[in-house]
Amino acid sequence: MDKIFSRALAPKIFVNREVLRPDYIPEQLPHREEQIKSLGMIVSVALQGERPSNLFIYGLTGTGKTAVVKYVLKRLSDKSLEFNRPVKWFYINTRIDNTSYRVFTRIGELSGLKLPFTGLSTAEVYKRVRDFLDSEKRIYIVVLDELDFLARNESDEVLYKLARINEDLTKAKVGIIGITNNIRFVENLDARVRSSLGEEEMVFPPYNAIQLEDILRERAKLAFKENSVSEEAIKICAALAAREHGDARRALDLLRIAGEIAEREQAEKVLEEHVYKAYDELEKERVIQLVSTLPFHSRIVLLSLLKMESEGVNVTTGELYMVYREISQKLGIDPVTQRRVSDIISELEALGILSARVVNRGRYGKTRILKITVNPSTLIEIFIQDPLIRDYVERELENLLTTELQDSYNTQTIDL
DNA sequence: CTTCCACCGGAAGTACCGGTAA
DNA sequence: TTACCGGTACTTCCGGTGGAAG
Repeated sequence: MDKIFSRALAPKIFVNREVLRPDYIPEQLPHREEQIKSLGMIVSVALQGERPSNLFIYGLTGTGKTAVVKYVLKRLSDKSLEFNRPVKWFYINTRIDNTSYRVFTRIGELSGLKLPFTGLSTAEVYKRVRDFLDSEKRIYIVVLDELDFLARNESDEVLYKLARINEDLTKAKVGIIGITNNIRFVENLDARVRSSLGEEEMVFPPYNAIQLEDILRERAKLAFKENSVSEEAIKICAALAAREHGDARRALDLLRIAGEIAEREQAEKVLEEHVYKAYDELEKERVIQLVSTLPFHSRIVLLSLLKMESEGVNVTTGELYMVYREISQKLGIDPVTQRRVSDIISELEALGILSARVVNRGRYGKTRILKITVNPSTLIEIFIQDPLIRDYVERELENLLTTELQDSYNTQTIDL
């Protein structure tokens, strides 16, 4: 124990792992200069006592939307204090505060208003918050992050009320910034809301591998001891994350986990191998998450494919369906139709669990050739947990339960 | 050039479930 | 408490298709 604890007290690699966490806002945001500038221009009018234009921000996960907004608004409010032109901003994540009631209570809470957490109607909460905000001449900026997590009618209600709140205010003014991952989100928004909130728009493009490298290097300086991350490790983190739509959050996760693995192994340095291990770990988590929420028949389809692959053949839809029926019968379940299985295959493909390549074999028809693209041993682990499937797996797939497959599926090295 | 395989994938409809408004 | 709504999982029916074989 003593050894373990003293090791924890004297970490060999990390200085501060917090800077690799997704909610950390760094002092530098590489490759977002442009967005910072235009957001800065939009909100700067607040310093003159004007309401900034309402704004919608789009961009995939890990493109720095939240970071840029927090970064700019933090500096704005600092500046406003300096010049005694009070600007206050509220950050609200609608994944957590996912009803209009909670959004308004949160605004109240953040502005220092005491509210009973229950017993009031939404309208009453709105009224109290509004009056409280209006008690002073001030500019407020409300940031609503992950808007797509609000239910459709909820988002209409919140945004509509917020958009019109200025009509009821005499002293204060409120500007709104809405952030969403989903470009289509705005399409199915109430038309009135859309027009009043979409005064300005910004799009955050994904990062490419080189930009990700810069971001990682910047953070690695703060997170790790000097010279304890190899250049290759960073490059691979960036390349792996760039491969999936340039998600900086993912790149940072990879680097953090790789660091933790390196630390656990008591290595001197974070190396390529640690990144690959981290990748496998994250990938495994993802697969478990995905497969465990899959509908029952989808799992059986996957199980069928697994069985066939273990027998080593090119699997087509038709053959898969045969095996699927066979397994269903053994398990005593009603099979679904081939049409449905065809859709299930497409769904699994979209989730990245398998690949389906359409081939034309002329006289012998047109079909899809199926391949599992995740580690089969992870799948088996999951299937073993399922009481209905478990027996079957133990009986029919015992050859897969051995370790022979385990290592043959490691991440293929990527070409830098 | 035609045929024809083994599917693909669109359209429309049913059954069921969980959540919400009345 | 109940009627209603929207989403998901699934059917049934069927027209469409690229290219090897004839």
